[in-house]
Order: sequence, then structure tokens, then C-alpha cells
Amino acid sequence: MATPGVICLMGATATGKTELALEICSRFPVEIVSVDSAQIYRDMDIGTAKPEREVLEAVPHHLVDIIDPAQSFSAWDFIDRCHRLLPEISARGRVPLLTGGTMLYFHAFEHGLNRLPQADPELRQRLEDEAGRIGWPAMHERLNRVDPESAARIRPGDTQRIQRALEVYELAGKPLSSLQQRDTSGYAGPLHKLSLAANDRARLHQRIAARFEDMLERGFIDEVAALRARGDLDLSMPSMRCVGYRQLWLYLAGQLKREEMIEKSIAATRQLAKRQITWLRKQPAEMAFDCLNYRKDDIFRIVETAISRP
RNA sequence: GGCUGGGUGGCAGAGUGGUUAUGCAGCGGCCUGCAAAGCCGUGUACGGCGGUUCGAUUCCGCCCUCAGCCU
Repeated sequence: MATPGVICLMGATATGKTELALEICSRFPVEIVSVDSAQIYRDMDIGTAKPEREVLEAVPHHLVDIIDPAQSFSAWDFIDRCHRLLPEISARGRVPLLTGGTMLYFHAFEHGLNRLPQADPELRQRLEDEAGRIGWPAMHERLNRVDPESAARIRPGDTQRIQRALEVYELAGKPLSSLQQRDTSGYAGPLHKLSLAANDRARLHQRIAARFEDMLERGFIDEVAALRARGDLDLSMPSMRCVGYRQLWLYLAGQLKREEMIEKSIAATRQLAKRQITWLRKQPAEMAFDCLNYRKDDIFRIVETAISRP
């Protein structure tokens, strides 16, 4: 039996993906698979613009609220979960609707990832400590000795990737660059890719600002205050580095004034959107619709075709 | 009306008689287990008009304007 097809609905933040996905869901036998590196976290609802709880319960959603904010999640984890999840959805006679804005996850899903060693927190800490002693330029130089190819590709200032490349080298005993040379295999079934494009940047910026103000009114600050009150979270964790959470954390810690917090949060969201748009430009969908001006019927027609022709 | 201190790129904020700080935002891009992350690239702006000068954002004059003070 052939691998069933999936529909991808991609788009930058604040383009209205969620709302559209829900409408598709109400008309077609699809189940939503969230492709969102922030909505995976429990207790992070307002700031990640999750659908209302009742909606999450009423409409089939996957990969939302699956881990605790103290944990981390990777692109590998994402496709690993997908590989288990998608057959289940198909078995129910439904079509997966991958919806979200985490473009690396979409990319990894479509094109696959090389088999590389998993992240190792202890080793990362050790590398971090060493970098603290000798400096990241020296770490980059060290990478250059064991894996010149990666060192040439990774910027000396890109500490995150220098760390990862050294981690892979230590864990695998081989350079990252050599492991990346093998072919990867992505999702085997057909992908029907749709995207919501933000053709009017100024309008998108307005929407982003308005949405953030709305989040504050709906209790975003209390949400972050509760997370801080747990005592086991900190700003080094991916969850607390999410757009908005980081800025509110600093605000609650007294390191940002309210006005600064608002301005920086909105700016961070704009920057996120910009990076997402860059991905989208590089990886275009077959059909792109202007998020502010499209006919739902056009989308529905495409969805219908995709479903009838798996 | 007078006095004083200012007017620098979207914003903040240095500085200099010639060699175009810087930060933030914006824009463009990169992206293989943190990705709502991380990183890279990108702007000669000096209130207006004259003058001095080989050369003025920097010096002088006038004007406009802002803030504070005085009458």
C-alpha cells in the first residue's frame, strides 16, 4: 500500500493559519498536526496563540501540549512523532493536515535528516564550560582541526552550531560534514503544499502588534508569571526563549520596563515572521495565497482534490 | 522680548576642519537533533541660508525650531 498523502499548510506567524485549518477541518476528513515548535509546550497557551481549549478538544489536534516547558524538542523528535502519528491518522480514514510555521520541521519532514547523534546535555554543558574558558573563537579553531569542512561553513560567531558540530564529532567520532554527505529520505507519500503569504508586510506588522496587545489583555503576563513561579525554568531553555516569553520573563524580573517589553516582543515577532518568510521564498508551496485576500473556496477545492487523490 | 543649552540616518546616542562611531528597529539572507533558536549582510545622517577655508556636520553670522530660565 502506498504511503498516504498529506496536506501542508504553511505560513508566517499571524497570517491566520490556525483559523483556516479549523475551517478545513470542519469540512473535510482531516486531522490537524501542528508544526509549531512553541505550541508543543504545555502551559504556554496565550503567548503561543494556541486555539482555545474547547477547540483543541473538539477538533482533532496533534503535537500540541505534548511536552513540559522544562524539556526540549528537536526537529528529529518532530519527524519521529510524525512517522508514528500519520499512519494512525490514515488508518482512521483521515488525511493529515500539517499546519504551522516552524519551517525547519516542514523541511525536515519533507527532505529528511541524516542520522546523527542525539543532543547530549552533559556534553553540551562541558563544551559550554570550555568555551567559557578559552572562548568561542578557540572552539571554532578546534572544530577547524577536526572538521575543516564544517568549520568553513559555520561562522565563527555561530556558537550554537560550533557547539553542535563539536558535539557530533565527539559522539560519533566522525566529522559532522562526513555524516551529512549521505542522502536523506524524506516523507515517502505525496505532499500537497499550500501557503499563506504575507504580501503586505505593513499590514502583517499591524496584525502582529494588535495580536500581542490582545495577548496581554488576555492574561499573558499571568501565564509567564506562573511559569516563573515554578522555579525550575530559566531563560536558557528553548521554551523560555520563545517570542514574548523571553521578553515577559525579563519584564517580570525587572530588567525591562513595560514599554520596552511590549516593543521588544512585537519586534521579535516581526523578526520571526521575516525568517519564516525567507524560508517560504526558498521553499515555495505549489499554491500560495495572500493571507489577507484569498477565497476560501479556492483552498477548499485544492483540499478536496488532495483528499480524493491520495 | 531677553538669557542659556540643544537641533545628527526611522529611533536612541557619540564625535570630528578632510579619514563616512555605535546600538535598536527595518530590509535581505543563512539554516541537518535548541529553530518562536542561532548567525551573517545592509544606510556618508548631520535644521535652513550665507560666510571663512583648498575643504565644513564640525568655525562665524543670520534665520527657523525645541527645552529650561528670566522679564
